[in-house]
Amino acid sequence: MAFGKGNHLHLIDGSAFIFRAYHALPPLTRKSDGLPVGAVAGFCNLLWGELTHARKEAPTHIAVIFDAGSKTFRNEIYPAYKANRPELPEDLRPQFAFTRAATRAFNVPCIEVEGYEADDIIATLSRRATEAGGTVTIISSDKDLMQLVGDGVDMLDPMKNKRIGLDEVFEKFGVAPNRVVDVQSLAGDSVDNVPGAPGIGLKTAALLIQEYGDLDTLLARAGEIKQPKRREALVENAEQIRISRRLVQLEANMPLEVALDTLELKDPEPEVVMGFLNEMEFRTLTKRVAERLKIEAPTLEEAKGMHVQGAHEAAPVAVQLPFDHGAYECIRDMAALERWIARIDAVGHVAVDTETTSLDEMRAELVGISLCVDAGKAAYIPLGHKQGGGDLFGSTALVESQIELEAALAALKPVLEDPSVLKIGQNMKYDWKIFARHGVRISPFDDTMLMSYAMHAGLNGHGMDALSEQYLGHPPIPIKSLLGSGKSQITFDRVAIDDAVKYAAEDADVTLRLWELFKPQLHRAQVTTVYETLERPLVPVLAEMEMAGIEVDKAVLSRMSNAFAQKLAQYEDEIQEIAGEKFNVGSPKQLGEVLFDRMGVPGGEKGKTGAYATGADILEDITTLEDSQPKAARLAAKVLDWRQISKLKSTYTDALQEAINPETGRVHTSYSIAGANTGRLASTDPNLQNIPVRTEEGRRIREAFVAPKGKVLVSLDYSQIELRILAHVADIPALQQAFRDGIDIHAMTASEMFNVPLDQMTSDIRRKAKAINFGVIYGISGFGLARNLRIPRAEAQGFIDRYFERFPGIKEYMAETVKFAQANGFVQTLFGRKIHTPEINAKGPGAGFAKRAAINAPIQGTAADVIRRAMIRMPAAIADLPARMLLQVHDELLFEVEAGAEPALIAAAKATMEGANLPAVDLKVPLTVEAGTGRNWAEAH
DNA sequence: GCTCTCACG
DNA sequence: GACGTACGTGAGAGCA
Repeated sequence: MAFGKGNHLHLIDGSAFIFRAYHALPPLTRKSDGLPVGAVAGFCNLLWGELTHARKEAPTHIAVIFDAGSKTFRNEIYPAYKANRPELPEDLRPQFAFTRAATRAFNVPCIEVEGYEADDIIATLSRRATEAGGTVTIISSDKDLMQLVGDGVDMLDPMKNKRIGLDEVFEKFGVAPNRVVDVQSLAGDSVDNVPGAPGIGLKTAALLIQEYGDLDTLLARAGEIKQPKRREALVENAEQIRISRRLVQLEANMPLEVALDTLELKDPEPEVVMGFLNEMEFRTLTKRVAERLKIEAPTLEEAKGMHVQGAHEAAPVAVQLPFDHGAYECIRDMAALERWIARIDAVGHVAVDTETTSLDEMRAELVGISLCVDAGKAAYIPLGHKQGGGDLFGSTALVESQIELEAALAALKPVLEDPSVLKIGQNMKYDWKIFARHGVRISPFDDTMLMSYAMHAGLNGHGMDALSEQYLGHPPIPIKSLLGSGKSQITFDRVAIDDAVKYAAEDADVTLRLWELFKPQLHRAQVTTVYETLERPLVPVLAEMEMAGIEVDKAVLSRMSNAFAQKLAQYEDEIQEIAGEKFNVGSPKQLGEVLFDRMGVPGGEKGKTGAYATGADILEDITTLEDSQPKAARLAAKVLDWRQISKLKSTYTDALQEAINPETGRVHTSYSIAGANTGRLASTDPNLQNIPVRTEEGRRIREAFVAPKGKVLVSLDYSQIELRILAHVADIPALQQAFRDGIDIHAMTASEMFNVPLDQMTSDIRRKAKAINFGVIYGISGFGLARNLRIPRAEAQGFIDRYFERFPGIKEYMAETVKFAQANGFVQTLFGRKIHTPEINAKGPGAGFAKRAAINAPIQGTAADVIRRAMIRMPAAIADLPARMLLQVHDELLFEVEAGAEPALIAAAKATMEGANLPAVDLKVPLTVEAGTGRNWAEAH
């Protein structure tokens, strides 16, 4: 059938896929011979994703388009075109041929034409397809293709899974797609070496085209332009601009002997695609494709016809079985449970997962346990399922034929605590706590979430659904499908047991399969030590801290809430009085309209949603307008006060009261180990790492965090740990010496930079130096420092230049770190933790973010590693003391200790913290810890 | 569910 | 000279 109406053609920009794959992945090589295959692997994954992605408009036709070589007809027009492209990485070039082979192996047509760019082919095919009455989606984010959008053609950014239509093109270029070429011709392109008009950027080009309609008109009337610079740029470079147009205009009429109907979407031939994937030795993808095609994956050995070396290799390589929910067992009696326990003992490992009534482990009730020993064979033990249905009062009757909870736990306890049986979990801290509340302490264990985190921090999330989808190609049953959502949501104990079996057993099955996949990868990624010393041992430590919780005095919070409520009401009256109208003070949108539209404050800036920005810094600027805008200045000041109190009330004094556990009378946070990419912990439900401290009023909230009677709180915090680490990694002798001498580091920096002797230091100079010291840790920029210090940008840049002059090692460190990230796709802490930086080689503003993050990550991450090591050693260090560790706030540990024992605790904990880097890493600066004690957190800190 | 704002290190 | 800018988090409120 001929291509025509109703047909939808996907054109994949193959070259972009290759580069994206190359930069996003670590440099993988084929195991048998070391051939670099990282980009091929990534390419195959992306292509497979495109072929299987469940999108609304599935294509009927598809092709992957490549560049044939570097020379095209454009080089004859302009020899310098694309001449400043960096050399291809050595390990990428040999992979090109394989990406073509991969495309064909997936049974997708693969098109390239000598002398033309992939973009021209895409333009030509798009034109033919739309002329034939069909529609086209171009899978690419390349701005050079945006000129093709419209009239049945759109684009899809595969990275962000975002459609690029008329609106997005307009957003990018400021003109409609049919004028994009005009804008590009004027603005030029430094990446492709398109000259354009000197001094004209995208913004100006868009303005000019908007005003004159199109490029020819603009060039003809260039003499009328008012701004002399622009006028000259256009008049004097008219020819260069016309050449630029020929470079950026895609050739939609090139000779191309491809009939559209030959691009029809076809299933891959199983033998062909399996043969290719096996040859490449892509195990995971082989399994995923096999599962999808409903065939058995051949083993690596069979496919390669390799010599079988021994009995172990002769066994099939973990053939990915399809997920079969019907095959899961429901364990209803002790005899069945005993059979499972015997099997676990024999194998030596088991994946375990618990089902409960709540995500809050301290309130959750155990409903069931799932187990998996072999992939595909999993079981669920229902223990606490209750009768569902129409009982208005919530029936508490247990469903029949469930093993009694205590009996099941008693039977499982020996296995779960058996040192020779490895328990495998996904986010084991959760299950660990559930079991601990029933007197079972799981040990030893592995955690697939933490394995993923150790290997891939910065690349993807580490939740089970994401991991299963990504690595097993299998989306697990969504919990929502069992529990519903919103008001009608039920708890797991009301789920029908038949449904629960499928869901719960699948979780254990997925976890086991992930573990089988990750275990060997951990070693290859060289993060086994990180996983075994920084991630896994933290689980029981954090679990104990979370279960301990911290006592919070509800009465104190309640009193504060009431006082705040009164203040807020008063502020609201005053604010509306000044404004002369009633409005919602808590609505930034309404506030912006009041200030900038009705009161006429100049300089309001609207964000992308069209609302005025009204952040604290902007309101503070308005408060200084006492002369020109006295009313607005008063209003802004009041709103700032209102905001502060409102924040304290809603986020802290109100929410914390709710967070007090009625059974323990304490607040139990939850730490996510794999939340922050740098290795930091994150505290949630509630977040106890952002309790106010910077303002006097806020700090009083800490008075509600108290020690029980007869005990006191002790806070120990690392002094300037990130700056010390910077001094070490960037190797700055002057800073190292200052830390060894124990002098004020910010004052010392100021003295060096501004040539002021230490004894004549002013607080203002010191403040500036402090801002610069922190700025360096964050990947400083003149703009950022200027904004932070509220000084002119040139002055800020001057400070930075002087800083780099005095401490040249810092600049070198920053450059080297960025270079390392660009070459490797990740950066590392002193303890070997890897933080991936997939955006580091992107073009556009994303790269700027990625660079600063890359500079910061080793510093922040090393500090995080240090305190993790201290925490892991802490239970042993204070085992003999009547004390326990309660909270961690990045560089601070908070303890509860019996009154009188605080000197002993401080001595032990301080020594543990100050020596936490040893023996793994010897620092050229000392780590020092400061201690405080008190009845509440405000006093102790 | 997204955006804005703001609390912490 | 264009671009957009400090790093890392979590939570509550408004709004569509």
